[in-house]
Amino acid sequence: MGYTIGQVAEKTGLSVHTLRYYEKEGLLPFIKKNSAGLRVFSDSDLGWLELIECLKATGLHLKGIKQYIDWYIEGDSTLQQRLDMFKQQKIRVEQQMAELQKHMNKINYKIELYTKAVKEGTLHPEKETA
Amino acid sequence: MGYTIGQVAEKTGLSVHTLRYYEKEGLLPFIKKNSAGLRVFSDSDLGWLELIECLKATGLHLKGIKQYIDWYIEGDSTLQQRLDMFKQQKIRVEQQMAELQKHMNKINYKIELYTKAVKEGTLHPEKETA
DNA sequence: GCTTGACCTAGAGCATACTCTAAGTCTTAA
DNA sequence: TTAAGACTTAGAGTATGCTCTAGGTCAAGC
Repeated sequence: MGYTIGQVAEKTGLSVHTLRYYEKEGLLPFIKKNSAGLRVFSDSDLGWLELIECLKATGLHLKGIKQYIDWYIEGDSTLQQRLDMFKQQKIRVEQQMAELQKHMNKINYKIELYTKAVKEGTLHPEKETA
Repeated sequence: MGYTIGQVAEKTGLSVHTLRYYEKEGLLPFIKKNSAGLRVFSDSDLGWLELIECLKATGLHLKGIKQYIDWYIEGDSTLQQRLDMFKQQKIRVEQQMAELQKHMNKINYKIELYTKAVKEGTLHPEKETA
C-alpha cells in the first residue's frame, strides 16, 4: 500500500512518462507526494488507472475521462451525469461488440478463402465486395 | 459502377480528404482516373474500402494494411503471408472481444452502483478497485 | 565522499491519421 | 460567357496521446 511510479509502471504496463502525463492532465488527482516530492500511488490509485483503461479502451478520450473525474470530485450533485455517462458507454460497447462480430465474420471468410488458395497455390478471382 | 470521390465519401462516411490520403498512402492502388484526371471508383474499390475499414477497426495501422495490399499486388507468392495476417488478426479480434466483455462487466457494475446512488441521492464510499 | 539509479519538472519532439488550404482545371447550367 | 460547384495536386496544419530530453534532487551502497 504505497507504490513508486516505477512500480506502478511495471504493474500496469504504462510508462512512467504516461503516468506523469495522466496526472498532468488531471486524470489522477488523488495521488499523494511524500516529503521528498516523490509520488506515492495507493491501491485506490491503481483502481483509478484500471477505470481509466476501461474508459479509454471503450472509446472515451482522455478529455472525456477527465470530465468524469471532475464530476466525481464535484460530488453527489453530478451523480446523474456520471450514471448517464456509463449508460452511454454501455451503448458504445454494445455497438463495438456488434461491429467486432461483423469484422470477425469477414476475417473468417478471408481465412477460408486464403486457406484454400494456399492449398491450391493460387487465389481465384474474388469479388472484393464479399 | 463508376463513382466520383464525392459519391464514395457519401457512401462510406469517409471525407474526400481521407479518400485521397488513403490513395496517396498506397491503400487504393486500383482506382482509375478518367481523361480529365478525375478518380473513378468501382464497386471493387468500395470493397477494398470495406476491407480497409475492417482491418483498421480491428487494430491494424494503415502501414499494416498497406503491407497486405502490397502482398496482394505481388500475387500468389504471398498467399501464405496474407493467410497468416488474417489468422493473426483473428486472434486480435478474439482478444478484443474478451477485453470488451471485461469492460462491459465493469461498466454494468458502475451503472448498478450509480443507479442506486442516484436513487439515494448519494454515492456510498466505493473501493475503486472493484 | 562519490557514484548509481530512481525520482522530479518543464517543455520539446514524435507518430498516426487525418483535415484543411491554395491555386488551378473542368463541366454544366443560366 | 460566366459563375457555380465538384474535382485536381502539393503541401501545410491539427488533434490525440504519448515519448523523450535536459537539468536537477535525493537516498543508498562502495
